[in-house]
Amino acid sequence: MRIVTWNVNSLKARAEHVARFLDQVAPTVLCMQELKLEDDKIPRELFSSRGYHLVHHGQRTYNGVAIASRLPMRDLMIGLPQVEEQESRVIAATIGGLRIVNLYCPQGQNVESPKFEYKLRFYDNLIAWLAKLDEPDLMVTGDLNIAPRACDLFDPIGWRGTPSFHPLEHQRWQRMLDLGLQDAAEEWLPEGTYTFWDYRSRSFERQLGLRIDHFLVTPSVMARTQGAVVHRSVRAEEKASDHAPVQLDLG
DNA sequence: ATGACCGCCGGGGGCGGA
Repeated sequence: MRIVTWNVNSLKARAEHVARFLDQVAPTVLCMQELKLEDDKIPRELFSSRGYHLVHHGQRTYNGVAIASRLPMRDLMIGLPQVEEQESRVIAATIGGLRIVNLYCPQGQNVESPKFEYKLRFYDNLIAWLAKLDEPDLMVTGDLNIAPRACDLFDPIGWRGTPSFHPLEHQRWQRMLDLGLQDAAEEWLPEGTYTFWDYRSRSFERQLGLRIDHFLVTPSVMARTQGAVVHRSVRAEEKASDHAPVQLDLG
C-alpha cells in the first residue's frame, strides 16, 4: 500500500501536476490539502478516469482537503465531530482496514496573531478527539505545519519561537506521540529531509526547507512501513506547489 | 535571507501562506 500526502496549493492550478503524479507514481492513496476549491468545482474526472475514488471537503479560496484512493473508502468523516468549523481542514476515511485522517493544520502566521491561538486550539481539539479514538490501525497525515526537530528545518535558531517551530506547537506534537503515535517518515528519511520550500527567496534552489508534512501512525502501522520518500523532483517542476509529495510504503 | 513568490478574487491591489 503506497500512501502519499501532498499539499497541492490549489487543485485547479495543480491539476496537470496531480494527473502526472498519479500516472507516474500510482499511489494507492493520495491525501491532498489546500484544494482552494468548492466541492462542486473539484475536477472529479481527473481521479475517476484513473480508477480512483474521491472524497473531498472543499472550500472556496482557502483550505480544502481530499482523499483519492484506488481501494474503496468507508466511514467517511468530514470535519471533527462536535467542533464548530469555519474552515475545511479535516477529512477521514477507512481504507483497507486503515483509518486515515487527512489534515490541513493552520499555519499560525506569527505568535501575536489570533491565527496562532487558532492553531493551538485546532490542535487541542484534534488531540482531544484522537485521545478518545479506539483505532488500532490509525494514520494521521497531512500538512501539520509543525517541524518537530531542529534537523527538520534549515534555520532552527532563527525560527525558534515562531510558528512551525514553537514550543507550544512542540507540546502538541509531544501529546500526539504520548497517545502512542509515531513519526513514520522520520524513521526512513535522512535527517535534513524537507517537504516544503517557500516560493520566496528562491528557497528550493538554496535548500531552505522545512519538514512539516507528516505521517503519524500507531505501532501496528509502524511495523508495516517499508520506506518513505519525498518527491523533490515534483517540487522542481514548472509551476510547482511549494510542497513536495511525501510517500510512505506499507506492507 | 520572508521586500524579492504564488494563487486567490476580481478586474486593482490586498490577503494568505510558512
